[in-house]
Amino acid sequence: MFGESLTEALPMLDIKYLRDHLDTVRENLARQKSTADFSVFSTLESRRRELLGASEQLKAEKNRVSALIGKTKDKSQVRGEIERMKEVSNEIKHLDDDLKQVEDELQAFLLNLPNLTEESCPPGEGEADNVEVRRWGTPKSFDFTPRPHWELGENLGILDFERAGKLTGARFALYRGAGARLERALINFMLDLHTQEHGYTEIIPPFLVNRETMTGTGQLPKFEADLFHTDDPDYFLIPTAEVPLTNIHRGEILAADELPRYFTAYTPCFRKEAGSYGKDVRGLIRLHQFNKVELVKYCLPEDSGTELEKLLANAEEVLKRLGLPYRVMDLCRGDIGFSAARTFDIEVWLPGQGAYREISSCSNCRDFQARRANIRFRRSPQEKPEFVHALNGSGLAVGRTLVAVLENGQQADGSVVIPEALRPYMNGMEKIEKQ
RNA sequence: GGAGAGGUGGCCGAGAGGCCGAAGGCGCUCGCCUGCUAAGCGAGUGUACGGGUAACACUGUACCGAGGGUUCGAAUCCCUCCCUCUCCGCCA
Repeated sequence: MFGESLTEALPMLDIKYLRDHLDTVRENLARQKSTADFSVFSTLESRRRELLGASEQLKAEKNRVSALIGKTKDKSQVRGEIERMKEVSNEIKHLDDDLKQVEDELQAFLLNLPNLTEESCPPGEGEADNVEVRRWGTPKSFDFTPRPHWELGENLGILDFERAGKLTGARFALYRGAGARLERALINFMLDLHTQEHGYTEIIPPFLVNRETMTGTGQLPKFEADLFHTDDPDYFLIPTAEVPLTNIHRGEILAADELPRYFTAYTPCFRKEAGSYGKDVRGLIRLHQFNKVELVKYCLPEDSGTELEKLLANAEEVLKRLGLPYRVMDLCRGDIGFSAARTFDIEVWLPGQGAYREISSCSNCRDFQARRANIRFRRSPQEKPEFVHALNGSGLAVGRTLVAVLENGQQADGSVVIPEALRPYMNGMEKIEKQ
């Protein structure tokens, strides 16, 4: 229905902007981990313009002469023109073939460039350079050694990694009884909060999406290896609900009064976690399939900064209500993801690990995804369309929240006290005990 | 999965090789008119990329589901794919 082909998709960075501000872009990207070679870009771009100009000139000629031929009743008078146009058509074909090749290369280059990061981002190369902006809550002190959630969960009979491994393989989990109920309670609690108090519209999107959708948010073409894929048809399992939610209005032009739009969705998420061998091999922290409640916004360009703060606050509210201590990290340039211009992570306190661990990532992608997915708006009916700004954040990763509930609520006897906010969703249950 | 019918502008809907970026209607925008948020009248009304301008004007190219082909010339003909609808089968 909105069937734009992949090659027509707009580049992630404005090609004109790139042409005119090559040094700014190069400098910005150099501060991240990008190794893009901009000399190819300049070569390809000037070649493209050359070919395009030549082709369009010939097409103008062809259109003009063909119209003339059409008006001439006696075709014998235009024999020569017809013959000449055969050659012109041929030339056009060759030019267009070359042009197509150049454009494909240019497109591939552009689609593999990450977003520019905001000037206000902390400098740095990786996780160690992220800046803590605030803490909430005080980690509880235990008069016993707090256990990791996998121990608690297995002892309580609510988590079963062994059998999940039998059913599928490593990095899958099976929840049982109160464990399954707790996961479901968390999902409902989060969705109710965001829809009833934070103004989000709940969505249940497809969990399988096509290539265009994956390209729109930036997973493709660069990160195909991280995605689960189906061969027939050519679909991908979503690694986050951000993908379908942000693509909802792909190829559309919205009215300004439709903005901002807030979407939330619970979905399972599927990730190959390639290259993470040996990391977080136990428990629920890093799985091939996990549950997440996602928050996505479209807004006016001038509002995306404050919208990010609000979105972050919406995610933090979940932890506040559950009484789980956390801190907020301002990600440095080198640690920010491919599509984001600015990112704040929320890290929850996990007593079993004695560390803060990521439970949410909230990003402002500005017009990067809107450009790739061609999502625009019009300020008024007579004005030109502009790209929206798109934001996303976890609100929250459900499995990791369950980990935090277990580890923070654990008692000396191995039972777990359920946070009060969750009890209405647990049929009043106050404590999980061995089943 | 089998059989058939279709996909045209924001929407409805004509067009069946050249005069078609595309009739007509609806909607929308601007103006007029009418002493009551109705009706009427007139004009305008897609997107992208390029040239041009102080800015308009103007102008070139492309786009009638997508991709390829035939032709001097394709919304119109041919091929492939996608999607929608109807009937049958199957199923939650």
